[in-house]
Amino acid sequence: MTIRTRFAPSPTGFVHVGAIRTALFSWLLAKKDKGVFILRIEDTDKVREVEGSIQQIEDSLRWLGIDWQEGIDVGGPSEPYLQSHRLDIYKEWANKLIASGRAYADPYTKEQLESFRNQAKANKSPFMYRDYRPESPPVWDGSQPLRFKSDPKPYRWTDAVMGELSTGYEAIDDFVLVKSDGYPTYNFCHIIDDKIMEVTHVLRSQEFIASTPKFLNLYEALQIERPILATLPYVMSIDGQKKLGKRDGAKDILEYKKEGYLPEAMVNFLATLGWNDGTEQEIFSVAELVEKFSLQRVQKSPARFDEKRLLWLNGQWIRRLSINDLSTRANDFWSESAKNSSEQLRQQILALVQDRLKTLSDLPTLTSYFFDEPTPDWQMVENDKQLGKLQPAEIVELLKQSLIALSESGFSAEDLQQTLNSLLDSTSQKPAVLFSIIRVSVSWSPFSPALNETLAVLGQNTVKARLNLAIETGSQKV
RNA sequence: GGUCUCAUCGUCUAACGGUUAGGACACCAGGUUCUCAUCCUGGAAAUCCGGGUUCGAUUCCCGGUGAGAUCACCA
Repeated sequence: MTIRTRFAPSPTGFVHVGAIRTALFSWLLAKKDKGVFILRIEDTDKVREVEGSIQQIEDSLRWLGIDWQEGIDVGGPSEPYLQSHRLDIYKEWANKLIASGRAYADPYTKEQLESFRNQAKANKSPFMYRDYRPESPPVWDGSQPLRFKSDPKPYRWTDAVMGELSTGYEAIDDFVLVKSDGYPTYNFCHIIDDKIMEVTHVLRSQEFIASTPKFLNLYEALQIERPILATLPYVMSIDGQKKLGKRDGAKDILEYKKEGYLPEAMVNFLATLGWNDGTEQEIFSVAELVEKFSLQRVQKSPARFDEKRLLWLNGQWIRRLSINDLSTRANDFWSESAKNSSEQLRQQILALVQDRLKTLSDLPTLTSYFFDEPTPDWQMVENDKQLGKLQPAEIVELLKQSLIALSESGFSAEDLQQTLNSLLDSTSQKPAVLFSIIRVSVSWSPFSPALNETLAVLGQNTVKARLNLAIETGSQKV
């Protein structure tokens, strides 16, 4: 039997990076086995539902290349994949539990429940609903919550990641199966759906360990064989010691797309957050991950979301792109004037700045002077360690000589390097001085790619015009 | 408070019970005709504490400590 996994988010807002990692691991596990990855939407909490979430979930997964073979949108043998459309199924299973005496209507009001809780609190003992289990509950008419009649006992089970886990009977209580609004709870319906959808491996984050005994108890009552359980360690917040959650800085995964991160980098990063293949390899393609992933090598301890590492990986992946590919991906990030320029020019520039990009959104600031005329700022010259020592007159003289030499240059990158080298000879200047002054004069930017290549892409006319402007404004300083 | 989980450089991590405890990010220094970046070289940096078991413990066991999670008509 092949592996079948699922990602089952609730549509309560954007998908954050921690949740996506769970999806990614589930997907990798299924892909490795040429199995099936299911996307199911758990929309049983109508109060918290946020409109547009489902679209956002799909967009997030698609951006990373995580595809689903069954689920919303694509359908499949266990349709529908939206839990709110499966209420009849849950009701059927609920009735089975009632018939077998394992579920009963909760007769208490919320106020009564609250007072039970306070009582327990006053006694400094944990609140257990089962301590207040009604002796002769009313017939369930759907208006009361339906509760599970639990059979508390200690459990010991094997988790594919954490190994042997155990809990005492305190972990099991009479939890709600169906809410008074008619919707089932997660605790109940995920078990039914996983069974019907023949899910073989359930991967979820560590916070579910505490409720696993409840599930085990329910599996028994329903006579459902449980799938393999795998608990993933938390993704911790960037700065703190908390599990990463929306409240403390977990970002929408699509935020990273907007910020110019590559999906390859994000997948690489998330996959190696709590997993490694045991070698010293750091960069993994999706294909390699699919091939190498295994639950046995998933870490038990939580991992912090280190954005610096993500940034480094992004740079690594940007450098691995062909210029054509990079160009396609960069489309949304160019400045307006860059967008109006030719594709050819943009590609030439990309070739120069590829090594300098950490994210695609660095593009506009890194390349502005190629597309827009920069404003001379002599403060830059004065603040420069080398140039600051020179008199304005000397600088203007150097610029004039440079203008003459460059006017006669062939303007290929190679020609320009020769021109610049002979200019070093004729002016008896160090590169630190001569190259700096030319670079600043044509870019008015704190940094740029290699001078000869920058000049070549700018073109002879632009270079001459900018040098002239620099000479003009520089002369006023003399 | 009850229950549960985890513990190697600042961070992510590697190490059949035998290693000078390895790699990567970040940081620092040097190199690559100017800057920024890439790339290369080098540097500093860790086994939470205490007991066992063992010839030998980062590794196995126990106890602390620390951190985190969970105790909903949320998922």
